[in-house]
Amino acid sequence: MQNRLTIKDIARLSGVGKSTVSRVLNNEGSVSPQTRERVEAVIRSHGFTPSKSARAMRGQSDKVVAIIVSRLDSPSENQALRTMLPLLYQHGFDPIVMESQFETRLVQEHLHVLQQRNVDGVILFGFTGLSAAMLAPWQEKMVVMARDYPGISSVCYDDDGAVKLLMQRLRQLGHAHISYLGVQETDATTGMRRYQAYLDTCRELKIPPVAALGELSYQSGFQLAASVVEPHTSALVCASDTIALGAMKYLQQQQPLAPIQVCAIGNTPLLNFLFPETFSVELGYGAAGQQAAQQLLGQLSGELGVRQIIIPSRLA
Amino acid sequence: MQNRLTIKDIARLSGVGKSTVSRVLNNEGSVSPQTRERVEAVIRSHGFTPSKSARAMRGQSDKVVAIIVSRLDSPSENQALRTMLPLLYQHGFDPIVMESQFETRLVQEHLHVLQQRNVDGVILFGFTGLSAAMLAPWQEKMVVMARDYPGISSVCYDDDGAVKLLMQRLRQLGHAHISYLGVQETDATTGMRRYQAYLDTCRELKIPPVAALGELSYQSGFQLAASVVEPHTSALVCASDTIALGAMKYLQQQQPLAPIQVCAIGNTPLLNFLFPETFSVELGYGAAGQQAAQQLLGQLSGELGVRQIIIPSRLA
DNA sequence: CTGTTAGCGCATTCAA
DNA sequence: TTGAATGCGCTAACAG
Repeated sequence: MQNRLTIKDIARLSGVGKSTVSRVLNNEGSVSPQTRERVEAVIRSHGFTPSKSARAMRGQSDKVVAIIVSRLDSPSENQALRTMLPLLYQHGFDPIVMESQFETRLVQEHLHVLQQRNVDGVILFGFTGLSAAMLAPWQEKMVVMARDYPGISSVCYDDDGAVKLLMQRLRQLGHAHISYLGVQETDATTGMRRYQAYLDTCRELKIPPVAALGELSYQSGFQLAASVVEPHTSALVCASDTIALGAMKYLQQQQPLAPIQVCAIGNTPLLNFLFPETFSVELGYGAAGQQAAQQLLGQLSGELGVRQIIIPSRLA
Repeated sequence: MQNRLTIKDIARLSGVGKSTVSRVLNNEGSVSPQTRERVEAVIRSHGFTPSKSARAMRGQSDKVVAIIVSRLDSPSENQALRTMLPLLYQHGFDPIVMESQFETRLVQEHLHVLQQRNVDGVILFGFTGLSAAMLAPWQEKMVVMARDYPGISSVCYDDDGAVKLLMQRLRQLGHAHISYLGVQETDATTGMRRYQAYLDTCRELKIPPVAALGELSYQSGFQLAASVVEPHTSALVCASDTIALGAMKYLQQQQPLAPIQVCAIGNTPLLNFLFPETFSVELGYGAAGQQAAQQLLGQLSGELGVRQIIIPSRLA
């Protein structure tokens, strides 16, 4: 901490020049095996690590990436985040986490600060309302999750596929009247896309659509459940497990119990625990986090180009 | 990003020397009001921000603090984390988040890396099994959450108070047979302390103790509930809301429904939503996060000494 | 293959 | 109150 060694010390201790030490540190080719070995020994024995800030200053890069989540306590973003962190560390980047709280203004503020800070890259968890314009300056140094913008890399979930997976499974189980509990179309993915996928699949499978759109909360699921349960409704697709939780509460307190098969997108273990008779599809948050981190790392090292990635959904 | 201005540029642009700009940046006294004003104007108009890494290198401090949570998806730690982050940013520190996954080995590895990295401070979410020895080197630069160690600052929850609050409330409501569903005593706080507080309060209130200890999961709550519900049991205290969720599931599926008042420590909104008839005490995660961040900042700036802080519990 | 030299952007002497 | 000079730890360009 206080008496940290520098490459100068290592150089002296191993009887070589500073630059040779630097070369060893950066795995550059032009060092004879013997000297390399000798220097590495000294480095190891003293537990030397080069000063990050000095390297950063020299290299025009702070080796810092920011991750802007909407809310830290969102289980999905949380899970994606957990997989990114280790990957970023492994590559020598310090990941710093910020919250946008679904507010465009906060994203803007954060991006502004980050630009000043000269961070190398940003992983942004997108939400409805972000404008392409404010992201444009980041082009090659940004990966957006759950939304796509022209010219910027993204990692998206397969909302359509998820809904279809659920519907097909229900169909297999013999259900012919499948209702839908979703989110308002002002939300582009969880709202619009999933709803559209529901409508499309209904058409395909010749199922009369019965749906209600509200918010992404148990309360909303609870309140709207009544409006989509019709006499012959036998199954219910929920846009999220949160909504499903609310719907289940409603169904459970109905007397007599309506024998309705509920399923949802998302994989909160809790839903499965409280109501084992439900099932769900997993959007692949972990995989998404990994993809996002790898994509950003690739772009920052100049190996990868801008790309739109879609994570396949699968039955949990 | 690429053509970043430096204090040199600002100096030239405002017709002063580099060191004057530096003084203005650091709010040092010896600068005439006029020059200060002039320099500040230039800085603002160009949106200049000093390079963090250069400052870090010069100042022997990277301005980085690490936060080692056990699991990012723990709602309690999550909430504490959310309040710390902004505070740390405000003071110019980059917070980097790591997970220990309740593994001593991982904590050790992280601390090792962090020491090499020369981070300024660490906030560590403690758990049973950490040895005082491995934390000792950090002394003044660490704050531990939920556990205390001699010579190291800590922010702890009031486990005793929480249990007492619940028991007293139950007593007020007229309950005389109050059971307890907890966690094994191998866990020092959630396990042992809360259980002890239960026993102590039972003695105080002349209540015959009936308890079972398991794990911190809904499954455990569900399985153990049966063993603490006796014929005249009228209330149940749960060591966590997770356990309570499991217990409620058990109680709910009992026929006839046992009219048992359940309460818990923790404030998952979900418990309250699904089972409004329960109540709980809030350990103050947000407040804890704030205290921890402030304490660490204080210590790092040399203003505060090592201190043990306890966050008061309160009925939610 | 290796050592020497020259900065990166800033804070901190030391003179003026 | 100010500016010029020095060096933090490192990498890159240049010599040898």
